[in-house]
Amino acid sequence: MRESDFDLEFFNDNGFIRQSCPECGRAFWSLEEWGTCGEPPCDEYSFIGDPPMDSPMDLHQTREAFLSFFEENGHERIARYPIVARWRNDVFFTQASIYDFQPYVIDGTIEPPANPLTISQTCVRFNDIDNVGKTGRHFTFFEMLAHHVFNRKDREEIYFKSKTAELCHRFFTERLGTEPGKLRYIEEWWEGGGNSGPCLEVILDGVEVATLVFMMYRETPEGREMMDMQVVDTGYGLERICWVSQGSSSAYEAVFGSVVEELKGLAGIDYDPRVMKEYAKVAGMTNARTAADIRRIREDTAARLGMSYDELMATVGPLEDVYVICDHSRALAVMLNDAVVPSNVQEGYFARLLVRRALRSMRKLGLSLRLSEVVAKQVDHFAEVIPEIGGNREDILNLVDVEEDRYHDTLSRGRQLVSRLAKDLAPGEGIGGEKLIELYDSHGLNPEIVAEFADFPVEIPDDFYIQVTSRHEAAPEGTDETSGLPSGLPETYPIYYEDMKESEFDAEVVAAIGDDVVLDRTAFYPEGGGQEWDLGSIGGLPVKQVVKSGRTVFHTVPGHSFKEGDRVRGSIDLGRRRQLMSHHTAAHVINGVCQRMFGNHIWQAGANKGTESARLDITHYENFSHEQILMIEEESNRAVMDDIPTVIETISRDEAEEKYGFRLYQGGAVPGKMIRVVSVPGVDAEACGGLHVDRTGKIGPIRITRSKRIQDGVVRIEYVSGMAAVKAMQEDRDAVAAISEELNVPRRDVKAAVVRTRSELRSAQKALEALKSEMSQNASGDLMSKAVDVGGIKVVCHIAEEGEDIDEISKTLSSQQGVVAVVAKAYPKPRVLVSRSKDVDIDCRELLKEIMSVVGGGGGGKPDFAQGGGGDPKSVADAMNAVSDYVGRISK
RNA sequence: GGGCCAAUAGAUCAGCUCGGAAGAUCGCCUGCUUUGCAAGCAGGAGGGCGCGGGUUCAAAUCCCGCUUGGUCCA
Repeated sequence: MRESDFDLEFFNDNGFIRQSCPECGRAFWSLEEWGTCGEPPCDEYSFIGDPPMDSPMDLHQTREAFLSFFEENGHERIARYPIVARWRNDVFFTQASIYDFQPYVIDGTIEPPANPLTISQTCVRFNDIDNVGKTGRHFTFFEMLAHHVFNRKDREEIYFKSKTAELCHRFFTERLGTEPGKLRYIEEWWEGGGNSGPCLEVILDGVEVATLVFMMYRETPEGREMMDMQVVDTGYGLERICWVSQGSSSAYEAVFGSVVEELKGLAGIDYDPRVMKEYAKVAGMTNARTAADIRRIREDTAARLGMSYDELMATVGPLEDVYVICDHSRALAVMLNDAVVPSNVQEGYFARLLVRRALRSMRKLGLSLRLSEVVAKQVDHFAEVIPEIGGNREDILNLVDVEEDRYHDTLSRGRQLVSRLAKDLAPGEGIGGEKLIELYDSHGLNPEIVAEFADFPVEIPDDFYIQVTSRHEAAPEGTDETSGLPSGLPETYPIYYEDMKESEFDAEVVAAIGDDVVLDRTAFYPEGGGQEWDLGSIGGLPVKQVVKSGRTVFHTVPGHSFKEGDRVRGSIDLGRRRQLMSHHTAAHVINGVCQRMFGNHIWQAGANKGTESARLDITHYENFSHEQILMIEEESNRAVMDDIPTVIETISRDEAEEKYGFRLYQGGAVPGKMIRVVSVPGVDAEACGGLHVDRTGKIGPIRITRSKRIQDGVVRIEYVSGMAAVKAMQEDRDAVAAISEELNVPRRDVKAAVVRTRSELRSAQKALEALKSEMSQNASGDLMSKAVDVGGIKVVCHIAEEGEDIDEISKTLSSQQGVVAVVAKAYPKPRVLVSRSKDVDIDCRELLKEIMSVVGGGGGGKPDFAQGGGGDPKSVADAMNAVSDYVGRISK
């Protein structure tokens, strides 16, 4: 960072003074002379109760003031991007407006939708979630107001640092009526996502209202390089500005206005706004990171107000819960609208986290509402700025209800778990650290809930959550797999996009690497979009595999001897192609049908289309019932019978997004400026590189073979279509025919016959068991008559034949009086059971040990029953002959 | 994507530390008692211990892999 980075014309020409903060040492610019930089902890909030703007604005007014100001100043207003960053695969959520343009706009691949532009981007961030509700200014969901400029090296500069600062300054002073001298611009350096550049933090009355970033450099291992694109990346906090304009005691009061009031009413909270005002000031000074930080904020606030810590918490605690509920319900409304399905993995987990935290706060307040009722208020509040959210209302609220029910299930499981814990505790004994961490980490029960459920002492360590975090430290990174295919080869012209029914083609070999052949043009569809590659032959040799790397197609032709420049004839297996196309178009149809049937949260999570069968994974909160599967099947086949012509067009990314929205990216991020869009009008439209039939009628019959929940929040639909569906139907028919023939019953009675046969089998097995048991009884009767008397003990020895149940015999013998029974079998492996009546005082283990010392092998057991085995089968008889002697010896 | 916990009768769970003939409670069935109900008494049925390997004479129990569910973290 150099001083010259901030030597802006706008500052110099307008009398700004460069000053240095004695507290933090940072340089800043302002029209007025200030002692310090103005940002906490060097200064504290001074706008509370004394807003530095013309008039208080609500959230919508603030947003509109910003966007219209920048529109009037030559910027085009563009619509927000979804909160789930599906056009990127490196992050889950949109965390800043610049995310919308990474990576393809920033790297110059595609044009920005407008330039310069202004936007209010919905964002979520979870790193400060613990501060939400407590600091007065942290949110999980927020809107970032921004104006962006993308200056390309090869074009005239639109504007950069000086004009950015000027526009910012004019927005606050001209549009909002802020006194010019109040604004301070702190010099800072910004780094993120491999880029960097100078930035200005804009401070007003103690709060950072905007950051103006000038993205200019790329950080590489070799050092810092100038980028080809110089980007104005600004971020104005919508909630912050709204708050400052109202001068209310916390940002939550300003942002959530009516919802806060309603919840306060329902929870019966009555409080002194003075408390929250001081609290916000102190909180603003501290960067709360741990429970201890939060505690310090509270202690300082209490001291300032001359109240005790407990008194303060009695006032502030319930309010904090109200704020948490407001924040989380708002974040949920937008996340669920943008098709996040709550689950235990990936982006879904964050939705679950919000639901559970919100419910915990509602529980603390004793609110008897359902969370969906609060979310409904947020949906309604956003209806005027997020056009589609009204239409998704029902879907959103349903997802919240499902998730709330899940949490109640977790709690009731937890309640049982905790009460079972009590069994192992001594009276007065409690649980602490380790056990609490396990309950939280493995069972989702936070210590407060455990304490509530427990009727024994629960000791919660101060650093509880730190201990939990330390359990999750440092998992090794997975290795990136590289394709291993050479790059830099010429593009292959795709004949398959031109004419999908062309099976024969002539081409020239442009490269031959090992078994791989690259042609100048090909009709072979390479693997892509979950669709398997085409098979066929090149120059009469079979093609094993076809893959694409960049824009080059590699054909694996084992044993070929082609050279660069050879003319070859290629031929593809059109039957296979046809089946793959049927499965692929069917996937789009099923996906579209499910979206319409179950709601906007249905999204493709993966797909695979082979020749035998295909599957489509979609986001949904529970597995489908049999009835639902029938419905999906019927609707999908209806779309087939409607024989809708499919439309395939290659259009610019901006136009495609404009026309079809972000639903396009069902298959994930798609690179490039031009996008191939496959649409089945009225059913589905997706960015897709696959091959499709030209009318839905050509898909043929669609059969859903089964559905399966493959992970929380994702359901796999397995299906077949076209000839594969016909084959599957034939197989089913044959299977039923085979069963009906085997059981000799007509088709319609097959099920009843199977049920009957099974139950007959079962009772036959039972009868057999009873019979065996009876035989054992009889056998033991015979054996008793042959018992040898040793010192008053009846000793019974028996070597069982094949088919005799030695366990049963042994048990029967020793259930009589004064008996020691040794029952053995020799083959295939020796096994010896020694048992005795309760009234005999002999240790069976000792007797067994004697026997096994002859047989070899080992054994053990309890005094009244011991068993062993192994050793030499031939010696069993010898050992058994000596049993009486052993008994005589032991019983002495 | 990673960590942790769990899977035993129709349901809820014990048993696993330390390997040795599978248990409790509720529910179910039969009979008795009661005007009837709730209940009480007596008896009974119900289990491939998630799946697959391994160790062992012997595995619900120990080891490895998988499946399913739960949960925390990114």
